[in-house]
Amino acid sequence: MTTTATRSRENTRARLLDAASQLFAEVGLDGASVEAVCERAGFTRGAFYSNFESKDELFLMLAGHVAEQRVNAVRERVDEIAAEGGLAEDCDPIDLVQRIMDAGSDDRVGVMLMSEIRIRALRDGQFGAAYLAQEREMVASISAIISDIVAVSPLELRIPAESAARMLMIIWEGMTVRGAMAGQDADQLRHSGSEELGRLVQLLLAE
Amino acid sequence: MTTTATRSRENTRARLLDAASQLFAEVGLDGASVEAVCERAGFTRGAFYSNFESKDELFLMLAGHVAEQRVNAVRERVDEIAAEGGLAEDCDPIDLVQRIMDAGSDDRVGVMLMSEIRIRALRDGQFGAAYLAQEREMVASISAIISDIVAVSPLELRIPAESAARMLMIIWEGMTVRGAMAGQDADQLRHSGSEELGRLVQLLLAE
DNA sequence: TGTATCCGATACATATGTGTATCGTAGAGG
DNA sequence: CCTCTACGATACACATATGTATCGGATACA
Repeated sequence: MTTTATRSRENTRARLLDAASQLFAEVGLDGASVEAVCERAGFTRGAFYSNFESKDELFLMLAGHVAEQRVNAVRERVDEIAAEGGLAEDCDPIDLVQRIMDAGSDDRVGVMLMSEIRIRALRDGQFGAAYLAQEREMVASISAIISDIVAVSPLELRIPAESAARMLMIIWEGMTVRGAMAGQDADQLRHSGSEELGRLVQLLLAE
Repeated sequence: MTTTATRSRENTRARLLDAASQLFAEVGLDGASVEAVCERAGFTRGAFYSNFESKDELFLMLAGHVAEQRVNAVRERVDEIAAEGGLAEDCDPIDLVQRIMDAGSDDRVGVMLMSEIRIRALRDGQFGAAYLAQEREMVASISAIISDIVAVSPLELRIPAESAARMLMIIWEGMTVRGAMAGQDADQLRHSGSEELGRLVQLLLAE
């Protein structure tokens, strides 16, 4: 298998995965036929079955990629903030939290895709366990940076850091989902998510 | 149309709706065939199409019932608490909040059905608007009782009541969804939901 | 008891989706 | 320049779902 052939193959897979992520977000896993995925990617089903075993296999790969990407994005953002000395005593915790949550790149399609992934995690025990494991990693990262922030700050956490991280994540998720329902675009989603998030941060910290 | 005929017809509809709610929760709207719904209800598709126009129509009815029931349950619980004088100065706000949130009867199937309804609301603008409208009613009810509690209490709300109500609802939802993913039963769901909820209530109130 | 009516069962037509088997062709390698 | 391989297209077999049209029987009522 030559380099260009490989590259072409990888390109095909990437295009199929991308088309699938859009369609799964829009109409769900069941609602998106293999045919429709291929059509959007500019292929026929021959390409699909020569690259994936089934729609389920593709979905699992996609979910894995998305989860990995989200966890990494949060971790990177956390490291980035730590590196650039964002943890100064005078930093704005609300701003920091928003920057971290925003790492997930939650545009409209992203919110819908995550919702589809979550409902699948709800229906399939094994997949659900994997989802929760990934999420625990994310919570751990967020929790760690919260602890760091609080350590150098005159402020104090009023509940355990892990609990705070979970709350922030869930509130962010809930607000972006509702924003997407109301037809908001990416910027509006960020805004409505941030607003409630700011209030929560305010609650979490005590003098 | 005689009384018994009507009763029988209503019974059939109820059984179909009940079977549908289970199946929609377990495998989603798309994953549940009309045939499967009828089989679980003990009918054939003849009964279905003689009672409903299509699967979508049934789903809309079901979602309407569920939404109405939830809003009413919360309202009733709120009234009940108010009537039995639960709003004494020495009441435990954490306990009150838990009793209200618990009104939604969130067992495993209920959590999954609500998730299915939400994802549908996410994909269909009109349905989404209806969902958000119902939710606003619920938030208003919760918000009202929160205000009442705070009014007679020495404690004070640290953020607007409506915002607090929204947060409580979203955290409850997020925790029960994750509990259901982990395979928890109804009692465990209540427990894990309550735990984080208690912490949030604690945050919301200031001396 | 006869009859009309309504509801649920059955049968049918049609559509859509999946997966496999086969084919054609572009490009790598000798 | 020829051949061989691999990838994507095409064609086919099969399964499953929807919706409609028709049928049969139970029940209310005269």
